[in-house]
This record gives sequence, structure tokens and C-alpha cells, in this order.
Amino acid sequence: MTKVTIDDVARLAGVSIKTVSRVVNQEPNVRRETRDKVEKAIAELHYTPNKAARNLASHHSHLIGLIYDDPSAYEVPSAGYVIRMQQGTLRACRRSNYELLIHPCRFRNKDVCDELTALIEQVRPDGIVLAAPLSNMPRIVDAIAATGTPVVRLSPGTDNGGQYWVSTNDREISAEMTRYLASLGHKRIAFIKGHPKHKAVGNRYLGYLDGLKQSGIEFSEDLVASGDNSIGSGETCALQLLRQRRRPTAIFAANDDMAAGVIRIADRLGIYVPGQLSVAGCDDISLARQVYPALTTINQPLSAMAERAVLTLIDSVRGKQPAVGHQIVPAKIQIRDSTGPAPD
Amino acid sequence: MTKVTIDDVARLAGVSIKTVSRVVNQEPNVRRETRDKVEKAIAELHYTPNKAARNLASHHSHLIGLIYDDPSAYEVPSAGYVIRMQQGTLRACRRSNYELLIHPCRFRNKDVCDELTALIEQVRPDGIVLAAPLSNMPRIVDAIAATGTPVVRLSPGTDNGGQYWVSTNDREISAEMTRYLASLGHKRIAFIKGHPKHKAVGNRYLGYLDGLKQSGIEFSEDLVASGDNSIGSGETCALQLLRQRRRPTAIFAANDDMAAGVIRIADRLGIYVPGQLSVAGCDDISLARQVYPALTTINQPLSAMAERAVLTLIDSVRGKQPAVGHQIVPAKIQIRDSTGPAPD
DNA sequence: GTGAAAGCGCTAACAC
DNA sequence: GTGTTAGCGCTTTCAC
Repeated sequence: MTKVTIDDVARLAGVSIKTVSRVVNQEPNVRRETRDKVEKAIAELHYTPNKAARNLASHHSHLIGLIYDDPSAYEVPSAGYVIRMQQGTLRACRRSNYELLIHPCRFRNKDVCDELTALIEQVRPDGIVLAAPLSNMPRIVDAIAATGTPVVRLSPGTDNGGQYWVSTNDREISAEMTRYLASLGHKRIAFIKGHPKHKAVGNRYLGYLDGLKQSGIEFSEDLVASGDNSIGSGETCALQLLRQRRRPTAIFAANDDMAAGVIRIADRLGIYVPGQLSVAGCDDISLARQVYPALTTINQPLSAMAERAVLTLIDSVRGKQPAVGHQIVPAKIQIRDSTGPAPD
Repeated sequence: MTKVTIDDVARLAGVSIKTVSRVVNQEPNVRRETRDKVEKAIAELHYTPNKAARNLASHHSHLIGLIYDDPSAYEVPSAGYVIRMQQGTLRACRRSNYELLIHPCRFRNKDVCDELTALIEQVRPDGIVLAAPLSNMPRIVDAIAATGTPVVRLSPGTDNGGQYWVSTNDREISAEMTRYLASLGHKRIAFIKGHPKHKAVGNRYLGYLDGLKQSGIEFSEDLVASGDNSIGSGETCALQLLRQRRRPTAIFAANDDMAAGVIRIADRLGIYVPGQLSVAGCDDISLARQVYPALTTINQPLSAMAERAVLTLIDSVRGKQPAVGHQIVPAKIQIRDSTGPAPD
């Protein structure tokens, strides 16, 4: 561990430490040749500024905290969700020379708010990215906001706080998927709702209703089932929907896992997908491509959303603009093999 | 953001800041009643020590860095691998009040060593967990070791450095899997090798050879194929193996993704699994359960290994013992539906 | 047991 | 343009 400090560099370059600091931080007002001299000294000594000292003096940690619901509490498929969020945040962090701290937590814990407050006050990340479904839980959002650290909420579903948030056009794109199914000739299009805690997923149901209306199809209570985002619940809902006398010819599930459950049940019941039943999901997790037939789904731009969140945070730290308002990153429909023309 | 400092606490409690520091750090030599007084003041003011200041003074960051190969460079299934490592490290961090910094990187980049050196010297994590396959790349291991920061290498496959490492019994457990297949009556057991860069995966091949010998089965060149850990390569290898005149009755792949590829091809060729072909994988990623039939595999204790790594690191920081030597966390065979008795 | 003083290595504010 | 002087909020050392 080289113990080179800013003093060593200043001495070697024959300038004051403040000048070294200016060079390191790319501040203006340094003559070209002075800068060169300092840079040469830095290279020669292999100097790297000590972040702890920097943080203490500057009140910036150059750390972004990513807080999300602990996936170990759930079925494993959410791994893809978490990884994609991480990828987006990491991409933005890397570009701005920030590092990423990850902090999964369980929202069911009584003292999760204290835990987060302690984390933030001790580590002092420059900004927090708060993922869904935590991002729509007022007590959590408020606890974080109370620390004064800028927060960006991911897919909060609804604006229930004063913070910046990034979301996708869940409702519109779900309407589009519904219209797409209708355009294939489907009249009986069923929908499987997601976990009620997850507001963004709730918006997909509204989009489904919009899509039906826009396609001139009448809504039917019998064609809606309620799952909890898991594969298992998708199976249960599929059974419920497919055992009706006049069963649906298309099922649109609020996430891919549930859609995978539908495909599994269709297979078991001997219903051919997509010939006799079209199935569509939402999220475009890797499972969507692994399932057979590959799932038509909505490509949720999770990583792009997370990236935007961090860029906003960093801009706000740099004083360019405060982190308020919101931004929408549009999703796209990904047509694969699980959907096709309605039978007869 | 409460700007309560140690001075405020000291003033309220009527003691010196050093005493407050002692209480906060749970040091001995504080009288019971003094401690109580201080703790009361801390609670009253909602004091949380500033980590930056602490780090600067103590030369400890209370941060662990997890460095692994950037999964975005590969097929998505490795998400499960990454998540499980993260879970293990997080568990250990949480217990010891450390936070986790994640830093995926691409080992193909020319300047990856500089990148890691800069990361470490700037952030000064108290320890580094280095995942496979980075953990068996000398230039990377050496660059990190040169910073003087304790490193624990995960599944390095072989001990090519002086650092501590944690691995699993890849070779032994692969031999056991091979014997298990033999015990089901299989005589023609094929093996699909993994990516040559990944040493730990290489040990599985050695275990396969051991297992054959222990079961009294003669090795045949024709029954070995070489993949690169991806599903696609599993498919290619499966085609190669199953198109032979005397095709194998069992295929053991060095990871689950390749095993999934085998199942897919068997399905396409109309070969019934497990009736006509037994398939076994290795890693126990979530894919293993999603595939149909569910995959018999080796449960790699990734998360337990990562947890051990961090505990070792933290012990070494606390001076209990230096991080040298190694530790083996045993794997277990997970029998599911893709393996069965050999045909006729 | 407890406290006073001296930094840790930087940046901020202001002087030159 | 560049340097000087103070801290940032803790821990360490060592005295009492």
C-alpha cells in the first residue's frame, strides 16, 4: 500500500498542496505547465487521493447507495431484476467515478427504517436509488428523505412524495399489448394481476382495461385473476381461467413469472401455445427466453431506468439541478413465439 | 440530516469525546454508569458517528469490496451466480456492521488492473473478495495483493498465490456424481467440460475421471465434449455426443446452463429424459429447477463460501489471524428428475 | 477509568 | 494563478 499523500506530490512538484488538489479535481485556474508538473509528480509517485480524507473535507462520499427489497426472501427469478438494476446504476457510477454500495433489506422488518437511517448517516452516500416496491412505501421513503440525502425512486407507480422518480410507461404499453392481442383476433383476453404492494404492476391492469376499451372489447370479470408475481400463482390463476366453459384465447400476465406459470399449466392441460392459447408476459426477464415457447413480453427498461436515476442523482450533487420531478423511460413490446392468431 | 457530532454528545453527557468514542466502539475501561450516561446522550441526540471521519482517523473503511467478472458480458443466467455470492457476502457484512461495495469488471480490458488498483487505493476497503474466474488470474490477483489489502479468493481452482482462498470440493463431489450415475446402471457416461479459464470447473472433469475409475468404467475419448459454460455450447456438445452410433445414456455437464442445453437438444431429438438419457448439471442455479424435467445437479455452496470469505477478511482486519491458508465448503448432490436408471 | 492534544489527508475560504 | 490557514469529526497516544 503506497502511503503517498498530497504533501509528497506537492513537494516533488514544487507547488502547494492546494495546487495539487486543483489538478486532481480538475479545477480551472491552473497554468498548463504547472498542471503538467503536478501530473508528472503524481504519475511518478503513483499517487491516489485518499477518499476518506476527501469525503471528510468535502462532505461528498462519491458513493451511491442502491436499496432494494432482499431477493433472498422470494423465489430466485427476481435475481435478473436485481442484476439489471445493478447494471444500470453501475454504468452511470462508472462514468462519473462513483462507486456503488448495495443494501438489500426486508421491508417487513420492524426496524428497517432505523437500519436505513443508520446506513445513510454513517456511510453518507451522495445519493440513494430506491427500488420498487420499497419506492412506494411512504414510511421508507420518508425515513430516507428525512436524512436529507437525495433519493430517486424507481417505478414508484404513483407520486406520493416530493422526490424525483423514474418510471416506465406501464399503463400505456400494457394497453398496447392488449391492442396487439386484439389485433390478432382475440376477443376473450384474460389478465392476471400482480402483487397488490407493487403499484407499478397495478398500472398494468389499468393499461389492460384501456386496451380492451380501445379495441372495442367488453370487459368481463371472469377473465381477471389475481396472482402475487410468483410462478406458482401464475399456475393457480391459469387453472382458474382455463377451466371455464368459455375459456380465454389469450392470457396477459402482469409479469413474466406468472406468464411462465400459465405456459406450464397450458402444457399440462394439453392446450397448445400459441395455436390454442396466446400468452403474454411483462418484464422481459431471462426466463422469458428460456421458456418454451419463448415468451412475448414487455421489455421493461430496468437498467436504463436505474442508469437515469443515478445520473439525476449525480447531477443534483453537482448542483446542476435538484432531484425533483420525474422521468419516463418507455418500454417496448417484445414479440416472440407465445402469441399468435386467435383460433378459428 | 442531523449534524450531531461526537462533541455534542460529550458535552451533553459531561464527559470527554474520548470517552464517547470508547462507548461507541465498545472498548473496555469505561465505568458502567459513565457508559449509561453516554448512551443516554447518544439516544437523545440521535447521534451516529460519521464514517468518513472515522475511516480517516482509524484507517479502516468498514467496507468490503466484492469484485467479479461483469455478467453483462455474458448470457443472463449468471445473474443467479452473482446474486448468491452477493447474498453470502452481505450476510457476513451485516453481522459485522460492514457495508458492501460491488465492482464488476471485465477481465479482458487492458487496464483492468489499474482500475482495480485505483478503486482500492481510493476507497480503501478493509478487504476484497475476488470471485472466480478472476480469482485464478495471476495478474489480477497480484495487482490487488500489491495494494496490501487483504484478499480472499473464491474458487480459484488452484493455489497460485499466497492469499487465503475458499473453495468447494469440486473434484470429490463430481466423482460422487459420476459414481451416482454409474450406480443407476449407466455405462456410457459422457462429460461436457466447461470454460478453460475457469479452473474450478476444470476440477470437475478430474472428478469425473476419478468417478469413472472408482466405478470400474473405462474412459472413452468419444464421451467428452468441450463447452464454454453457455447454454448454446451445451446444445452444440449435446448434438455432438448424441449423434454417435453408440450414444451415451447419461451426460454430466460441468455447469447447469450447459446441462439445460443438453435437455433442450434431447427434447428436440425426441430422446426422453430421464427414460432414455439421464442429464446432470453442476451449480444448482435457479434454472435447474425451472428446466423440465428439473435438473439433478450439484449444489454449489456459493453463498456459504462467500460468507466464509468475508468472515475471514473481517477476522484478519480485527487482527485475530492473517488471511492465509484456505477453507473448503463441501457441496451436496441434489437429485431431481433428470436422472434415472439406465435404459434396458 | 478518563481526558488533552495531536493528527489522519484532504478541501474550503480567502489572501496574495 | 497560487499559497496559507483552518478545519472536516473522528481515533490514537499518552498523560493523569
